[in-house]
Amino acid sequence: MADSNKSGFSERAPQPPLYAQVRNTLVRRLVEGVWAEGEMLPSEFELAADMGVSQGTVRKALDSLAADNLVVRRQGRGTFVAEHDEARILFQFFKLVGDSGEASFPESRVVSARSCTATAEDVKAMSLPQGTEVFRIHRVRSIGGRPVIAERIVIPAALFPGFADTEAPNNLYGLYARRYGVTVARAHERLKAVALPEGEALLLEAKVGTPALLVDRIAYGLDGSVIEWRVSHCLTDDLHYSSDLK
Amino acid sequence: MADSNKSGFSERAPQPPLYAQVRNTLVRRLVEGVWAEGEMLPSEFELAADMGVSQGTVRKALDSLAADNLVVRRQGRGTFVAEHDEARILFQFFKLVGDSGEASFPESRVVSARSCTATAEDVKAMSLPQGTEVFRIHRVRSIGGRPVIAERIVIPAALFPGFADTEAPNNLYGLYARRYGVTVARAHERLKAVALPEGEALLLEAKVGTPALLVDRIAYGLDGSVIEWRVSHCLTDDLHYSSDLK
DNA sequence: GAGTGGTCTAGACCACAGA
DNA sequence: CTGTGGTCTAGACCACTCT
Repeated sequence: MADSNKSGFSERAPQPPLYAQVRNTLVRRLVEGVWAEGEMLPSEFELAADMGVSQGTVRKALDSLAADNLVVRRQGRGTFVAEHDEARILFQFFKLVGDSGEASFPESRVVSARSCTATAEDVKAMSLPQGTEVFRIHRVRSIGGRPVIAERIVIPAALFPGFADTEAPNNLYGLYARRYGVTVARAHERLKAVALPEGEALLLEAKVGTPALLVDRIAYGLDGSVIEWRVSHCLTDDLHYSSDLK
Repeated sequence: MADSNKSGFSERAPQPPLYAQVRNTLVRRLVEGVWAEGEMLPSEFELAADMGVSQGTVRKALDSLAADNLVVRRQGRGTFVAEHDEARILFQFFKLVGDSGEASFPESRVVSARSCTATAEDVKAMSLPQGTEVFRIHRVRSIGGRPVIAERIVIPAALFPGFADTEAPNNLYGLYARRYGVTVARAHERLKAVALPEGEALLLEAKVGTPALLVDRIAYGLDGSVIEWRVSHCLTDDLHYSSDLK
């Protein structure tokens, strides 16, 4: 964050504003795991002194991190690394809610989980190098005892060493974060209406061809790398996907 | 924006921060149409002097308005009232994009448009008083000549006097804003996969029962009032609904 | 009471747009 | 050249939390 654009004559690359550089520095430290999940960051003044900028500039950087849900600020307490608890995941990444209004985290049952080589499809969807090792998980999620979501999940094995030996929990993103230091920061979903294919029909105890909501999600890490590919088929009789536009 | 919490003894209602009050004042002026769409607002210093606060406080309010797409800030030019042109609507409120990636605004054909009394369904969905007059528009939207979206739109007649005589354009929200001073600020959508009903099947030249994406949207104005209810059935063979989570 | 983030102010300088 | 928003700083005071 020291000096910068002095030079002698014309220079290109006007460089990003200070607060953006501070933000990037902080993101880098978050990625490196300098602070654990839920841990308090140094105060604004400490960070400012540390990086040789004013407290106001650090504040702007922290505000932007808070806006992206990477940290949580609590007045009178401090600034904390965001936690991937169920409540947060539910709010941030789980957009299927009951028609009556209330959201409920569905229970999960793993159908299969195995390690294998990425298919051509995986490579394309996740922008992986050919021949990458991946884990592939199939599971069924139920709400109120009724199976309504069939998920097919693919994750790069390199990011999750020994994942096969793990008992997959309900909240996968929490596991990614706590056990592997891999933080899902954002995701992109593509939705379609499709006829339920045979495999999913079996899992969901529904008829082949039933209209189902297909949710195709790519999840990205703090540094923008692809962490997970997840394709879900959902029966939306008593559910809907909730989306806010503004 | 003057004095406030002096009192003599204990008072409740800690009142919102100054910048929020400034924001509200500005929103109110926007609703009242003090500045036309696309018009430049007074400079930060003028507004600050006007309201008796510092320029930094006005800035924070304007930044928040810009974050909500209510104004557009252009360095060296000024701050302008957001325009509801096709590009903005496309980006902000139209989430259906071609599978190949490119978004394209579909052409529209109005099937019917008539004035009538709100049904029980309308009343419930839009929180209207019983017996409210509404306009009901049905239209079909096509991409590349192929009909893919059947829309059923309901708007309160009170907000749109003489709407029936109007030729409904492709970009309805632009018309709402320009002709009636009604600005759609945000919307909430509920998505489901359903079997295509008979009426929509006819309009979309598809078989009854084909899986279709049902999009149920409520659009809200600057002041939070309900402006429109729109239910769309979409054929998602070559389209998908794009959603960003973070 | 001490330490934290939240608000508000004031002023300096920069980058950009337009006359 | 002037006026605009964008960045950065510095300091004051408030509200909240915990000890």
